[in-house]
Amino acid sequence: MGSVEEKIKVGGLVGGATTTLLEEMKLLKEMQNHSGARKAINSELWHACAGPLVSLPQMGSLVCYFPQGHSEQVAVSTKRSATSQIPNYPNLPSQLMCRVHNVTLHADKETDEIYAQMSLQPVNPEKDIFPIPDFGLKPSKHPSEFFCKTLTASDTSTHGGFSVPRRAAEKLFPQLDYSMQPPTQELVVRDLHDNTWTFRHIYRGQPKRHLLTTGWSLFVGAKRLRAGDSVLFIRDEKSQLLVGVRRANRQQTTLPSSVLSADSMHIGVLAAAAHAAANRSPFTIFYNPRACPSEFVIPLVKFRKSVYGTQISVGMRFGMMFETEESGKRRYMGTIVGISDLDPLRWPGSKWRNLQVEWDESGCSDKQNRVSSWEIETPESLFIFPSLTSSLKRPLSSGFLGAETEWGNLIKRPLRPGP
Amino acid sequence: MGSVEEKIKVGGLVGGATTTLLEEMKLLKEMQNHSGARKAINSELWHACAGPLVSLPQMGSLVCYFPQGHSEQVAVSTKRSATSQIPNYPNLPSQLMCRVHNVTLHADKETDEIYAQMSLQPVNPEKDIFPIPDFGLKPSKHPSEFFCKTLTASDTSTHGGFSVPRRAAEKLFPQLDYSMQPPTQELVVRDLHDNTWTFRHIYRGQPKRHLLTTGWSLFVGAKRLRAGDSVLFIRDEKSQLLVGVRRANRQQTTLPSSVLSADSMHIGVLAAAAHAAANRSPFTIFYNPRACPSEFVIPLVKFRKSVYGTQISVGMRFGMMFETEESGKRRYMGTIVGISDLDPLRWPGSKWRNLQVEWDESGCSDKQNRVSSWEIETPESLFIFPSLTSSLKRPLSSGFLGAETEWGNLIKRPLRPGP
DNA sequence: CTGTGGGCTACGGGCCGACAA
DNA sequence: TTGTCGGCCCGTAGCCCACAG
Repeated sequence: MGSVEEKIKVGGLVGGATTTLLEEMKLLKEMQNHSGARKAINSELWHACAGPLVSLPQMGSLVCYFPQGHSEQVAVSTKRSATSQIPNYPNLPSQLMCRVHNVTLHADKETDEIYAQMSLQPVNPEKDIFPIPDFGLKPSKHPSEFFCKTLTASDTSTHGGFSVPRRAAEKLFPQLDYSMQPPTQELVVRDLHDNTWTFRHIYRGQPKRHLLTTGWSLFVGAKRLRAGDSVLFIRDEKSQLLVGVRRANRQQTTLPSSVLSADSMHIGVLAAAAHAAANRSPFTIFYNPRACPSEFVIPLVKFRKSVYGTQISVGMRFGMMFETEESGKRRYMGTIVGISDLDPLRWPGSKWRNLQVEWDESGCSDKQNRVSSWEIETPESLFIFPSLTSSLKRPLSSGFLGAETEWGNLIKRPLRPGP
Repeated sequence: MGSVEEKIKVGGLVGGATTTLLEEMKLLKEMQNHSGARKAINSELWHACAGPLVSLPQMGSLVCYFPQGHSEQVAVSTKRSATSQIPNYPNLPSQLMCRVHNVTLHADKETDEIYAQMSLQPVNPEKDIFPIPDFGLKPSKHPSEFFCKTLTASDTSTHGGFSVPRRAAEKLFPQLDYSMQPPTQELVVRDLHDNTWTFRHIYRGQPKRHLLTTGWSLFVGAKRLRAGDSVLFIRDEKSQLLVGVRRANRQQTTLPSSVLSADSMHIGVLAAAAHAAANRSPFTIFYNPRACPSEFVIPLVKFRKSVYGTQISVGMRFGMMFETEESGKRRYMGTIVGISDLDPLRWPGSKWRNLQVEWDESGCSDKQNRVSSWEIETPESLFIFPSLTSSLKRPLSSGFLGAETEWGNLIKRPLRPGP
C-alpha cells in the first residue's frame, strides 16, 4: 500500500503536475462521500457479476485511456452515437497515457448494475514512462467458488421456487444434514449492497433435487428478475455466501437519462478528457463492464505489448476471448482482413478498432467486425506472452492444451478455409 | 406554423449560421425518433404534472439561456455541485440569447418523471433582436378541470382502495347513476404514456363517499406509489379523463447516473453551450421542472422587462409565487437585502441569482435566499405589467384583489417589520 | 438431472361498513 | 368529509410431487 502511494506522489512530481498529496487525499475523501459508496462493495462479488473477462487496472499503474471507447460506452447507454453537432477536440489525442489514481467499485441501487469509477491523471509520455512497473496486468481476483445460472420460466414464476443445479448446491452451500426428512437448512446470503436475503434450502422431490423455496420470490420481486436473467452465488475469501444478478442483454440497463442530452454527454466526455490532458489534472470516469462494447482503459503494459510486440498484418489469424452463457470463457477465431482508421476524420491514426476482422463461425453477427490489437491473441503473442492467453479455471490442462492444438491447426490452416 | 418556420430560417440567416432548413428538418426528424417520443405526450397532462408555475417557451421565440441554472439542475440530479475540476469557459457568457427551435415533452418510462427537451440556437444579440415578437410569454395551457391529491397511507396500502375527495369526483368523473344500489361505474383513464387504466368507481359506505376500488392497486403497484406521493386527474380539451402522478420530493427521482461522472456532466453542459455559442449552432438541453431549482431558459421578453423595466434596489419589497401542496399557487413576500454575484470568479456580473433576499415568514428555510430578478414581482412590475403577476384560476377576482390589497399594505409597511 | 404442470392449502389482497377526527 | 380499522371472503402465491425431456 505504501508503495502505491509513493508511486502516485512520484508520478505527480515527475509529471510536473501541480497536484499535491494533500489534494489527492481531499479528492479521495470526496469520492468516498459519493452517494452509494458508504460500504465498500465486495470485490469478488463485483468481479463475479462483471464476468471472467473483466479486469480493472491497479491503483497507481499506468494506462492508456481511449476517448473513442468512452464515447462508445456513452453511445450504448444513451442509444445515440455521436452526431455532427459534437465539436472536434484537435488537442485531444486518440490515446491518453494516464496514471490511475483511484478505482472504486459501485452497483446501481435500483438495478444492481455494476460499474467502476476511476480517477485518471494524464502524464507526460516523454518524461514519465521509463520505469513502467509491471503491475497493471495482474488480473483482478475472480472468485473460484461460484456458479451462475440463467433463470428459467419456472424459477421466476410465482408458482414455485428456484431449482438449484446439483453441483452448485454441493459445491457452494453448507452441507445438508441428510438424516433429516427432508433435509433442510436456512441460507443467509448478502448482495452487492450488503442487504441480507434468507432462503429456505431444501432437498426433496422425486427424483431428489435442491430447491430454494421460502424467501426466493421476495428476491425475484425485489430485483425484478425475469426468465433469461442470471443469478450467481459465490463464496468469498472469508467463505461467506454472496448472491449477485446479471440482467439479460435485452433489458437495457440504463434508460436514456433525462438529465443530460446524449450530445452533451458525448461532449462532456471529450471536453473533460481534453481539459485534463491540457492541464495534466485528474478526471473521473465511469466504466460499465457489461454495457460497454470494449474496455477503454487499457494497462499500458498490455497496450505496449500488443502494439510494439507483435507485427500485425492483413491475413493474419487471431483468437479472441468471449464470455459464454454460463459465465465461462471461450475463444473465437478469425482473420484480419484490413487495417484502417475507424473514424478517419475525427481520430486519424487511432489504434482504437483499427483492425477489420472476419470471424470463422457463422452466428458471430453479434460480434464487432472491428477490434483493437490489445484485444486479440496472435500466434506470436501466444508464444511470447503465454500468460496473456488463458487462465481457464476448471479444465485447466485440457482447456489449455485444447487451445494449443487449436492454434497448431490454425497456423497451418489456409488463409480462407473453404466450407 | 408557416410563420414559425420562417422565423427559424430568418433567424438562421441573420445569425450568419450555416444551418439550413434542410438540416433543421433532419434534426427534427432525428429528435422525433428519440426513444420514448413515439406518441406525442398530452400537453395538458404534462403541464398538470409540471405544476401551475411551469411554462415553456414557444417554438420560434427568443430566450435567455443561463448556463449557471442548467448547471444547478445537473447538481440537483447528481447531488454533486460543480467542483474546481471543472474548467472555466471564458468565452461562454453568463446569459446566452437563443432562438428556440424545438420543444418536445417527455416522461420517463420508469418513473413518469416529466421533462422537456429543447433545441436552442444562439443568435447574435446585436444584429438579431430588433423585432422581438411577443410570443414567448404566452403561458402554456394548464388544464382548468383537474384535481390533485396527496396519497394517504390508506390509499396506498394493500388493505383498500383510493378515497376520492368529494368535490373532485363530482367535478371530474362522469355523473353516477344514483338510482343504482350502490352507484357504480367503470372509469377508463390514460396516463402520460397513453397506457389505459380502468378503475371501479363506487359511491358507498356510511357516511357515503366516492372510492376507486378494483384496478387501483394495480396502478399503485405499477407506478410504485407511496404515501406522500400525489396523484392527479384532469379532463383535457376533448374532455378525456387522464391521470398523472407526482412523486414526493424526498424520493430523489433520478439517481446519480452510472453513465457519466457528475464532473463530466457539468463539463458537458458548459462545453456544449460554449461550442454552440462560438458556432451559433443549435444545442439540445433537457429541463426537469420538478427537479430543477429555477427555470434557466427565460423568455427574452420576460428577462428584458425584469432587467430594464424595473429599478431593483436593496430594501425593496417583493413577492414571489410558489406552488402549494394541492398544486395551487401562493405568493410569499420578502425583502431584497443585497445585490451581488453568486459566483464572482466564474460568472462575474451574471444576473443569475444576483439578488439576496430575506423571506417574511419563518418556515421559508426551504426557499432559496438568492433569486433572479425575473422570478419576482415588485410594486413597479405589478403596476407596469399586471399580466405578469397572477392568473389564479378559481378565486380569480377575490384572489387578484387580495393580492392587490396585500401589495397595498406592504408598500406602506416599514422596511423590516418587527415581530 | 432439472424444467413444467397439476393438486392442495393458507396467507393476504381487497371489498365492506363502523367509527372518529 | 375522509382516514383508519376490524371483519370477512376468495384469489393466488407458494409448497408438494408426478412426469418427461
